[in-house]
Amino acid sequence: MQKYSKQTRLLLAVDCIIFGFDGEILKILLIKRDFEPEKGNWSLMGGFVQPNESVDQAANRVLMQLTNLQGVYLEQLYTFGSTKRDPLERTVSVSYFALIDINKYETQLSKDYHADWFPLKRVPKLIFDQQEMVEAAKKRIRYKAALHPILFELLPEKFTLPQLQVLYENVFNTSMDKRNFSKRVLATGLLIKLEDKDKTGSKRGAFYYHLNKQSYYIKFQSFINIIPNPDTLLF
Amino acid sequence: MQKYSKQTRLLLAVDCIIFGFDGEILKILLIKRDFEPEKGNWSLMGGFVQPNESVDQAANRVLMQLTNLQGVYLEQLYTFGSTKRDPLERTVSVSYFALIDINKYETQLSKDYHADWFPLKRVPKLIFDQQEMVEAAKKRIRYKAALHPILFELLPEKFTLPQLQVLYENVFNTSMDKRNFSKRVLATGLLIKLEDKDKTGSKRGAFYYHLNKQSYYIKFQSFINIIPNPDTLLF
DNA sequence: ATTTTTAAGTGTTATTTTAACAATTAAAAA
DNA sequence: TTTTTAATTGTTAAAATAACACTTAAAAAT
Repeated sequence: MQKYSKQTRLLLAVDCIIFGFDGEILKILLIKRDFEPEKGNWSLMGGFVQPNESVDQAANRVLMQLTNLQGVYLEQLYTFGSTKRDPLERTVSVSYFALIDINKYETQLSKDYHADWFPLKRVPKLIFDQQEMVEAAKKRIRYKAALHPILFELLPEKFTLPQLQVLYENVFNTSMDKRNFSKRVLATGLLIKLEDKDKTGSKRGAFYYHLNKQSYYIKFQSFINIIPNPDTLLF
Repeated sequence: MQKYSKQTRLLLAVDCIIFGFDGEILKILLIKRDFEPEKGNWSLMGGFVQPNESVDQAANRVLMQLTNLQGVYLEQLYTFGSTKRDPLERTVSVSYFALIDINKYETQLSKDYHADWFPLKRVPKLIFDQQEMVEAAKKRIRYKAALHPILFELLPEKFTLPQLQVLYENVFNTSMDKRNFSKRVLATGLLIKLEDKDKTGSKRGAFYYHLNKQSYYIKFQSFINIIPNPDTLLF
């Protein structure tokens, strides 16, 4: 089925930067590459785009292979297309980033893929130009999270305000005033307070909240101001 | 040079959404496609990625072919990868958007490529999924312009505040108070007032300004608030 | 039983930012 | 000299933001 007969065809890959939050710090999921070149080295989860699937489907497939999770937040990040990025053969890669609830991730899968979670500040050396991909993903997640409520995708169904604040502080590498933070967050109208508490973090316990899915979908595209001074923090 | 021997290779293309501003409205530059399929129909300027060039280089090449302009603002937009987007053969396309000073565009080139400028509100039917690309570009340019001073790329070296305001009003499809607009714009510190005036628009004439390149590069990544209520306007 | 400890939860205020609003002026044309 | 037209400029009320500290719930320690 080659109709544009004089054109050269290339390999096309997808790579996923998979973020998770363990309650303390933001991490990404890496695997040990199981084929040459760079076999045995740390790598993003990726794969080649197949003839019968869209690029988005390829990203979803690859994400699914490693996490076995449905309905994960997955967004196209950037297409990396320099000629020498894969030394073996010219390959263009479309990168995606995913935000998953780390609690839903089954540890068994890590064994199958020799995968592991790495704190963003201690990412090992990665193959090819994947370091650049991770940097782009970090930048994008900040950018997006400054404007849209995507970070909830990293939390379990039920979460507390202190947990949410730690997440924001982590992503923006800053510390925030808890009074102002709670006002901003609650002012979005995205949260519903539950009656039970999380007692693991303190004696008093912190009330659980969950997302108001309705408001979430409606307001997702609106700019949400949870971050103070976003311009000073973003770059 | 096929080393990942079992993988399928695909055609990879780039497509450029080229924006220009004529002082009144925002336009995009389209060409009449000169090969099959869809020969003779309106299309974005595009081309296949060649083996010896990066994807970015391909986009630049294609942009250069049509505009003969150097140093144009060009940014990767999104990669379109559905399986059936090109009916003749599976082709993934990386879209880019460019912002050019329409005055620098030589009309002669339009003849060579049977190209023409179309107001954004009167874009003709486009081939394949290019309508989607244009929509994505419109969305992105708004998003980006709400936060970063990219719209200056559409203006000539010297421009007046009323011209700039018309451009912003056009991009955001709104009208703004000129007192507040000028305050916001001048508060960015990006503009330098010149001594001469543009007399074409009014009897009194409006002072020319030009970009302070230093501040521009420094502040480019900062959030710039020129748009009032960006959240209500963006989507 | 009482006290201590620890993190959760909550309000006020000064400052800054934003948005709404109209009169004056420069310069050509009449 | 007057008229016309668009450019230029400032004030103020309202809203948003950022800075700041005490009270409370509940377990742990005494």
